[in-house]
Amino acid sequence: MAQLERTHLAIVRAVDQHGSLTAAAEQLHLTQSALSHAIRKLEDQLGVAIWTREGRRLRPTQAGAYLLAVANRLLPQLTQAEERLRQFAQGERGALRIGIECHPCHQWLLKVVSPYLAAWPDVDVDVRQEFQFGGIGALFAHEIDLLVTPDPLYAHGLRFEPVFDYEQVLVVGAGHRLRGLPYVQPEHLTEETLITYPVALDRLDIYTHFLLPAGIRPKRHKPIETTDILLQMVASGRGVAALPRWLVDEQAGTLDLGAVRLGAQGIAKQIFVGIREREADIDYLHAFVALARDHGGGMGASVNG
Amino acid sequence: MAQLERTHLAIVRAVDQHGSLTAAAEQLHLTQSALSHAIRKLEDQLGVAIWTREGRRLRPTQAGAYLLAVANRLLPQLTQAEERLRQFAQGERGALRIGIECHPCHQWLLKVVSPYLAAWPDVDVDVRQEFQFGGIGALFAHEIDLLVTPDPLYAHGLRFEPVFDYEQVLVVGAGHRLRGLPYVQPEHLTEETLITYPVALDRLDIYTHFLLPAGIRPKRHKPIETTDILLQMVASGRGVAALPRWLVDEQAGTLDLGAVRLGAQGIAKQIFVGIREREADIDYLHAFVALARDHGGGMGASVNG
DNA sequence: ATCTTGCATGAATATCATGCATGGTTGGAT
DNA sequence: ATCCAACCATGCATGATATTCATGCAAGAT
Repeated sequence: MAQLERTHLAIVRAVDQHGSLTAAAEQLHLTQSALSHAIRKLEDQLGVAIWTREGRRLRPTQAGAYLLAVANRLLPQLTQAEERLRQFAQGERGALRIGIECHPCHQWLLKVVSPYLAAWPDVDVDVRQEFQFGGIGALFAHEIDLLVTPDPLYAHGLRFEPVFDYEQVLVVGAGHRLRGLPYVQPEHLTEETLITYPVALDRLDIYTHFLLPAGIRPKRHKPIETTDILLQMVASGRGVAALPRWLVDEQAGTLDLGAVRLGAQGIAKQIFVGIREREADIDYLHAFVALARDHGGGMGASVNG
Repeated sequence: MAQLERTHLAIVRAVDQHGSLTAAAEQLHLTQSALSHAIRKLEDQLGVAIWTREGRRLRPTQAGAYLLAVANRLLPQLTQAEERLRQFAQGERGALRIGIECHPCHQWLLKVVSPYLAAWPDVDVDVRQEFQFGGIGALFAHEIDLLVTPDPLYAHGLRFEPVFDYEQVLVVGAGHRLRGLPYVQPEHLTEETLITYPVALDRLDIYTHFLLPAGIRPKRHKPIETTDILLQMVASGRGVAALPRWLVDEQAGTLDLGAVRLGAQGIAKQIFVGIREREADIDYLHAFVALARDHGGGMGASVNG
């Protein structure tokens, strides 16, 4: 039962580099005798000579030359593997699979990921949106490592943290009749076309928190996939939409849009990031949460502020 | 001082394959405890968890998944390396670098190499013809492993063996005036065109053993590279040449050639193969010499026979 | 010749991996 | 609910084995 061990590869390479067992031994912090014994044993087990002893010189046999080639090929891979593992250890390296469950989350995420990528170049960031058993399920099933969601669920083993407060407002175009009002009532929308992302109604805050409680429906409801187009349509007066206020503010220079509070109290929203509790102290995960919190603080707007 | 050893790779892979430490231990002919200790130590040294212990299940961490990938990549290479080394050991595998120093050697070699390749598929055969310090030097310098030569040199550490006897004869074309003579004298060639390989005169037997001792030179001397063309020219009466008799015999069906003995005694030649003495019992080398000997015996022609 | 350098080897030793015994936890079966 | 079986972790003992030490031998170098 021959076993080609890492030591053997190291010895062969060191001897090749330094020309002698003695010199090689020094590099490996061993004695010449140790190397001699080690190779001797390997030779016995494999039944093949690694070197021919010519006087006091070691000449590699064909087998030895082959073994050297193997060593030069494999040893770097082993050391690199160790290096990477150590990076995993310190949380310098890893794969951060982020799951998002809402469209505003996506918009916000874009702003956070960019500085994160710069700060953690060895972390592979991956963003996913579709989950068979929902975001929480994906977190439990290790499909993702971090969940961005407006609906935290304080389950055992998970840890959620709010990272971003914002107000969901009604967005209207230039010269819209509702623009400039202190706030709108549900009734104001009975004659409007409401543009939303194409998701179930119960996942749209304007329905769950505003329209449905009042038993009101807009005149028309139009789903649009992308935020850009959605904003364009609102700006051109084709309809109104419910979006985070900061998203509207960002477009101030580009599009002529107005933001109107939804109801007297407004709709206050929070985005949370959730992670598995046991992974809370992984550096690159922790760093993301911290970065997210900082970023959120700067943009967040209190409804009552 | 972390050391990623072969065992660790084996353990990680076995656990992945069998799902549990216990099952993996069985495959590796070790106890569950041994694996647990081994991985534990690696984890401590690297500072990274390979698996997370969830209940009685081991779930690979990202580091563990990476390590598994490394194991799946490297372990086969290690076992294959062992396999190859064992082949070297039994002499099943190797590189046989053959050196040749003479044109007849080359012709003869072609006949031997072909069956050899079939018998030793794992041996790389390489034929070389140019040597800075001559064939013997190349053998000493390990440039080649086997030398085919008509001029053996019984130096210390080398072993030569005759493998092929032949007679060097004068080859003449159809209807040539010398054809049918029992033998030719040097004087017969004073009016002939002598065709030879393009090498120094002192490496041509017809000069060293026949013409020069008699102080005779042919009318013309024409060098030709390849045996095929050379024979064509002789057959068409453009000149005469000195070649092994068996080479002429081989062409009997194709070309109309005649062979005439050079001098009353003829020129007897021998081809030898030489190897380094210490490598005499390497299977694939030994086999070549044996095969060469058998092949030579069948074709050899005694000058006096 | 003599000295130096380098490898091999046998015996002594130190190290380290392995096994044993055991306890804790979990998930499933009764 | 309870028990059982499966599985992993761990402290300790021990045996295997890698390493060293001391030495001899051979071959270049001076």
